[in-house]
Amino acid sequence: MKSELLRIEPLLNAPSGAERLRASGVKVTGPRLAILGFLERDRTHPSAEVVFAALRPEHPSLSLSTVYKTLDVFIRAGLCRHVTGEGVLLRVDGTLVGHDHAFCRACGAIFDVAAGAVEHPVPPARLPGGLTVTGLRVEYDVACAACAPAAGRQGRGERFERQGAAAKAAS
Amino acid sequence: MKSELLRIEPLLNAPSGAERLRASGVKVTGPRLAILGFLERDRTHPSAEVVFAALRPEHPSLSLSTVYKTLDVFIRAGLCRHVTGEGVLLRVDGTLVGHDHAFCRACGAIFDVAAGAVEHPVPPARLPGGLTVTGLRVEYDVACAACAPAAGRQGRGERFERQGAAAKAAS
DNA sequence: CTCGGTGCAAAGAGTTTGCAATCAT
DNA sequence: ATGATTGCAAACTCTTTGCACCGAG
Repeated sequence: MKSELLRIEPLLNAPSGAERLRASGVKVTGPRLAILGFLERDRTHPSAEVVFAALRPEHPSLSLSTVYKTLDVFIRAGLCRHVTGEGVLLRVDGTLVGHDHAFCRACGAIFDVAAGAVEHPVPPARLPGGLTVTGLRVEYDVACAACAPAAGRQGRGERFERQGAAAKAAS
Repeated sequence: MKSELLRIEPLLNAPSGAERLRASGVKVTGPRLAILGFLERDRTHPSAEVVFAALRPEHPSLSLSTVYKTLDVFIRAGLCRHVTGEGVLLRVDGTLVGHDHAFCRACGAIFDVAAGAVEHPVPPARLPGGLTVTGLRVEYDVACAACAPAAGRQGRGERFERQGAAAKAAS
């Protein structure tokens, strides 16, 4: 049995990365521990590229394709969630507790919004057209602190900016 | 003045494509009329590629890059809206009246949901973190009629499928 | 020992851009 | 006439895939 292993778990109030992986039926490896650890720290809904860049210094052998593959594994295993950002197909959310997302229209950043900010409507179980409802999401369009000043002269019809706009924040 | 032009407008209860374009301050051209017309007919939130493929037979000279550029112009002009789909960055919604969207997790299809299906919460004007709220969206995760049967044995952790899954519906 | 995971390189899809010819106003 | 728009081709970015090697269980 695994009693020896199990005995040490109660010592930690939060499960270790390895434990979380095992509990999700995912094989424990170096890259996976590194990526999971990063997702536990990073609350900015990073893209695969961002995860890769952040981990590269500590894990020089890590490859971008491993990041993609691993994030896919994590999403399937329920260890993180897929969030579609602006200009990028794969962004992940390491926070599994209920919360909403706010999207800055100008720079594409994604922010967490505490679940209690507004009361979620209760969706009907089915919608017209044969749709079975499995979830309901509330999303906010926002101007973030960095973009709000510049967004003053925005006309109608917001545009979806890609990397370029995000770079603006960095400059 | 444009009085001659204006005089014919009351004859049509719905504005023509050319009128809509002019009213939005957009120059009237063949490709633009074709694309706008298609968006008025198509309620499936097509991608640029889909618009292009649909219009190609009637407009052999149309190019995909013109579709991209034109959709961008339309979005900026407020003639249609940008909806982020699965596996595709640019999908547009030609329906401007208020409605919500339902996303089929399995095949990536996007459906319109009448605005009255649930009551929208009223968002606060600002959210913690210096976010100025400009809008609130309600989105549904659903299993569509075609995917619901197959989705029965879905475990936890939904995966984001790309083109492949959509092809399944066609087969 | 065995199977799954990793890393590399190359392919693929979707989107954007530069430029010359064309068209709307 | 003038500036915007189009279409083509090439460039780019993000993402996926094939395959040989390596490592966890």
